[in-house]
Amino acid sequence: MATTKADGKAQAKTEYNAFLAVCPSRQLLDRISDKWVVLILCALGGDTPEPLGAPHTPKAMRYSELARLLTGVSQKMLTQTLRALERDGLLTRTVTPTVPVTVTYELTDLGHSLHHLTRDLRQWAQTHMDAVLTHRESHDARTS
Amino acid sequence: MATTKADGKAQAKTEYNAFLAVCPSRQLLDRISDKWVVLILCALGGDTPEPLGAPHTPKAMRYSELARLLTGVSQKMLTQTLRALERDGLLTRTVTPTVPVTVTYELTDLGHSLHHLTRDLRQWAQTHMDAVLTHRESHDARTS
DNA sequence: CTGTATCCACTGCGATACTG
DNA sequence: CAGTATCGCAGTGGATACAG
Repeated sequence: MATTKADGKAQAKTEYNAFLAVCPSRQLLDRISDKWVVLILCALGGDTPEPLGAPHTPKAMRYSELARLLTGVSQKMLTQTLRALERDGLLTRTVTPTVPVTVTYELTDLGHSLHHLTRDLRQWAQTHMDAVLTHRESHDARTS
Repeated sequence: MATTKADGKAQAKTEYNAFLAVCPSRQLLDRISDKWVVLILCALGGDTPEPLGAPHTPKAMRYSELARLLTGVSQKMLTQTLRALERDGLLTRTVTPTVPVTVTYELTDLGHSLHHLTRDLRQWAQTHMDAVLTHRESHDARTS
C-alpha cells in the first residue's frame, strides 16, 4: 500500500488509487464490509428484533451475551472482531474484576454514528429481500 | 450448511437462527458486506469523486470502465460480482452487438435504493477516518 | 467467564491462458 | 472488448485445547 520510491508501472497495482482506492475510506470500507462487524454494531446498538420475550434496547452487552446472540460466530471471530472495533474506537471494552471476571462492550459515539448506517443496511435487506429473491428465481429460470 | 437429518445438537451450527441469522436479511447482508459490491454500486451510482478531469455522474458504465475505475480488482472478481448483482436484480447487463461487442451495466431502481446506503457508508468512512486512525494509534501505543 | 493459542480444512481470489 | 476456465497459493475462519 505504501508508495514505494520506484513506482512506475507497479503503480497500478501497489497503489490502486483510482476511484476510492488509496483514499482512506477504502480501508474503513474493508472493515465495515464485514458480516460480524455489522451484526455486532446492530446488537450493541439495541436493534435486536427478537419478537420473543427479549429485553430489547440494550446498549452494553457482555461477551457471553454477544456470543449467544450472534449464534454461529466462533469465539475466535467474535474476539477478533471486537478487538478490531475497540482498536478503531468504535466500542469500549470494560473489565470488571468481579469473582468470575466480567467484560462488557459498549458503543462509543463514533460507533453509534456507524450503527445508524448498519441499521439502515439491515432494514434495507429485510425490506427488499422479497424483491431480490423473486428476481433471483426468474433469473435462474432464464438461465437454461 | 444444509440441514442434515440428525440435527440434534448440531442445530446450533446448521441453522444459527438467533438474532438476525436465519432471517433473510442475513443473506443479503452477506452480499452487501462485500468490498467490491460497495464500490461497484458507488461507481454505477455516479459517486466517482475524481477531482481531476473526470466526467462525473455517469450512470451506465462499460465493463472496461469499471475495471479501470476499480483498480486492483481482478476480472474474476469483477465479473463474479457483477453477475451476482445482476442475478439479484440490482443492476442490468446490456449487450450491444457492435463490431467489438459492447456491454454496459446500469443500476436498477432496487440498485439505486441500495446505492444510497453504500454512498453513506463511503461518506462515513471518509468523514471519520481521522478519528479512527487517531484512536488506533493511541491504542497501539497503549499496547506495550 | 473470558479469552488465547494451535492445528487444519476450505475456499476466496489472483495470475495466467484461452474463446467468441 | 468481454468474458470463461484452470491452477495454486494464502488467508479466513472453525474446532479444540488450554490459561488467567
